Amino acid sequence: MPVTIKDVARLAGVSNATVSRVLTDKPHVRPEIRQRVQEAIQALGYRPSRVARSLRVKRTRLIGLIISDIQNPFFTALVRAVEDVAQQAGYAVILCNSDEDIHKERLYIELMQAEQVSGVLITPTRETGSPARLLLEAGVPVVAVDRQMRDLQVDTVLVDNVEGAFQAVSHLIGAGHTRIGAILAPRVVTTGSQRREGYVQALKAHGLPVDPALIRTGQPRKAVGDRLAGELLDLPERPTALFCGNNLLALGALNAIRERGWRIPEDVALGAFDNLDWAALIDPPLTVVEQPVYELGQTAAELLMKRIQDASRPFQKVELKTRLRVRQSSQRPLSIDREDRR
Amino acid sequence: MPVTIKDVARLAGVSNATVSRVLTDKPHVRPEIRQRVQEAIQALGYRPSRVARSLRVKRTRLIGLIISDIQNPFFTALVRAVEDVAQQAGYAVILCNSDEDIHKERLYIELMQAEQVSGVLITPTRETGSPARLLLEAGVPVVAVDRQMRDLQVDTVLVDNVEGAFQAVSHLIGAGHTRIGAILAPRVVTTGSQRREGYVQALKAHGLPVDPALIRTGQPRKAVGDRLAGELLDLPERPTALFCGNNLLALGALNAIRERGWRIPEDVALGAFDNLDWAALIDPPLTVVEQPVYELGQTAAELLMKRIQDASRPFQKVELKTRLRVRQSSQRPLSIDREDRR
DNA sequence: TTGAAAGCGCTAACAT
DNA sequence: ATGTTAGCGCTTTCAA
Repeated sequence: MPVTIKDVARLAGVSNATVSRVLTDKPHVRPEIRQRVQEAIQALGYRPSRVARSLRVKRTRLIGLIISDIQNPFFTALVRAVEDVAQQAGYAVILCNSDEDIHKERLYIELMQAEQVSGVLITPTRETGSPARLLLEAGVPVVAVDRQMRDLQVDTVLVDNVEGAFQAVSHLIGAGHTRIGAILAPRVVTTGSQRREGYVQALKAHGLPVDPALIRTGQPRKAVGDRLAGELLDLPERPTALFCGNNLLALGALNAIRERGWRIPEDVALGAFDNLDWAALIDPPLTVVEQPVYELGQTAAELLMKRIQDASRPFQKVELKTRLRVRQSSQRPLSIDREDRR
Repeated sequence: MPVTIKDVARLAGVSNATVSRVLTDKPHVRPEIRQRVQEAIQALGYRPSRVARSLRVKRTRLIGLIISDIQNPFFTALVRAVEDVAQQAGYAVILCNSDEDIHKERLYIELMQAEQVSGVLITPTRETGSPARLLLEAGVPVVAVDRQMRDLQVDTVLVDNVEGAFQAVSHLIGAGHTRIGAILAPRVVTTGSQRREGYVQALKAHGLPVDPALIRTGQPRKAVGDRLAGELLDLPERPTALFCGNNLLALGALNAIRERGWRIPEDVALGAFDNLDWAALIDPPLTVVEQPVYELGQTAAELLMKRIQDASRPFQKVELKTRLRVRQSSQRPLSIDREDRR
C-alpha cells in the first residue's frame, strides 16, 4: 500500500538503483534522469523508509537522549539545545526519562542499542557502573552531559560545580553566616559530590567547621527538598542559611520555610543552583548559581556529532563556568544583629 | 560484528525460526529448547535488531510526540505522562519540538512518516491545515492533545478552556475589576481562541463591555508576555487587572509589572492559566487556572495506544475540567477604594 | 551512466 | 514441534 522505491522506479522508467542514487545524492546520474526521478517522487508523494535504509546501512539518523528528570527545567533546557543541534544535523532524538533510576537507565540503554541509534547523550544517574558501558562495547558513541562517568571513556560536558558551589557558599559566609546547611543530590551523582566539595572547601577556606549534620542529600525533587530543609530547620542548633544543590531542592526548601512562617533572609537565608525565570520573581528574589545550560546541551550534542563522524578522535572533557547572581534571598540576616540582644 | 539471530541459532543448535519464536513468545516450542535458546541469548548478550523487525512487521515500537514548546513546563509535564504510558506499553517516544512553527511541524511529521512510527501525539500549532493530514492519509494514528484540529478526524484530549477562562475572569470581575486586559495565544491555536471566548463570555455575562484594545495576542513566550503586558499597562485608560493565557505569558507580565515598580494586586491584579510550582511562591502568590496536565497527557497517550490496536474504533474528544486556585494576586484591589479619594 | 542482484536481520507462511 | 525459505525496502557491489 505505501509507495516504495520500486513504484518510483517504475513510474520514472528506471531501476531502483538509479532512484537510490538520486535519493542519496550520488554522482553518475544524468541530470535529465535525475529530474525524471524527482518528478516521480513528487508525483507519488514518496518518502523513503528510514527503517529499510537503516537496516541496510547499519545506522540510523537517530540519537538517544537519556535525561534523569524531564520535569526539571534544567534538563528541559538541555533537551531544547540538543534538539536544535540534532535537527540541524538531520538527526531526530529519542528522548527517555530515567527518573534518576538506574534500572530505567539500563532499560533505555538497551532500547537505544536495539534501536541502533547513532549515538547517545546521557546525564548518568551514577558516577560509576553505568550501563552505558554496554553502548560503548557495542561501538555506539556516548557523551555524558551535566554529570560524569568516572569509569568510562567518553566525552564529557559539565559545569564547574565545585567552583559554583564554592562561590555561593563563600557569598553566604560573607553575609555573616557561620552555620550553613546544604541540601544536595546524592554523592553517587557528580553534581551531588562536586557541589558538596565546593561547599566544604568554602567552609574550610573561611576557617569554619564542617558539620555533617548540616549536610543532607536526597533525590533532586521538590518533595525531597521540602523534607530535607524541614529537617535542617528543625534542628536544635539550626542553620541560618541554606545552600540548595538545584532548583527543585530550592523549590522544596522555599516551601518548607514558608510552611514554618519564616522569612527570607531574616530568619533563614537561601542560595541555590539554577537560574530559572521564577528565581528573580519570587519573594524575595533568589540568589543563584547560574549555569550555561543551553551551551551545555549544545556543546554536548556537537561533540556527539563529531564523534559519530570520527570515532577515533581524542576524548575531551569540557568544563563550562557558572555565574553567581546575588539577589535578596542571601542578604545579611537580621539574626546576626539579634545576637546583640541575647 | 554485532551478534544476530543466526549466531544465537547456531549456538543453541536450532534454526533462526525457533529463536524468533522464543523472541516473540510464540507457542510451539519445547520448554527445553526454549531454555537452551534463552541461554544462548544470555551468553552472547544478544539484542534483536528493532530495525530489522520493524522492516519485517511494518511497524515500529516508536511513537512520535510533537509538542510546540519544550521549554514550557506545561508541555514538559505532558511529555512526562506520555513517556510513562508509552514505556508501560513497550514503546519509546521520539520527541520533537515544533517551536510553534508550522514548518517545523511539517518537517517532523514527515520524519515520523519516514521513521514509520506507530502513532503520533501532537499539540498542533494551528487549528486548521495541519500537516498531520499526511499522517492520517498514510494510515498513521494521530491524537491531538491540549489543542484541537478542526478539519481532521482524530481523537482529541483537551481542557475546558472556555470554562477555565470564564471562571478566572469572572473571579476578577467579582473582585471589582471592570477593565480587564487579556494576554493570549493567537486565535489560530485553540487554547488562544477558546480562552479568549471564555474571557469574552465572562465580561458579557456580567454586563461589561468588551474592549478589543484590551485583548493582546502573541506567541506564548515570556518575552512576548512582557511586551504585551507592557502595552496594556501603558494604555491611557489602563486595565486594573490582567488575565494571562498561560504560564509563560504570566511570567512575562510579572516582569513588566515589576519593571514598572507596580504592586500586585494593589496597582494591577493578575490571573493566569497553569499552576506551576512557583505560582504559589511568588510575591504575591498567583491566582491560577489549574490544568490536569498529567491526566491530559496520560489520557491522550492511552487513546493513541487504543487506536494503534484498533484503527476503526469511534473517534472521541475528551474534555477535562480545570480548577480555579484563588490566591492573593487577584484580591480586591485597593485602587477601587482609592476611587473614593479622587 | 545504468541495471541486475545480493543481502542487511528479522518474521511468518509453508513444509515436514 | 521445528526447519526452510521468501521477502520486507533499501543500498551497494559488480557487470554491462
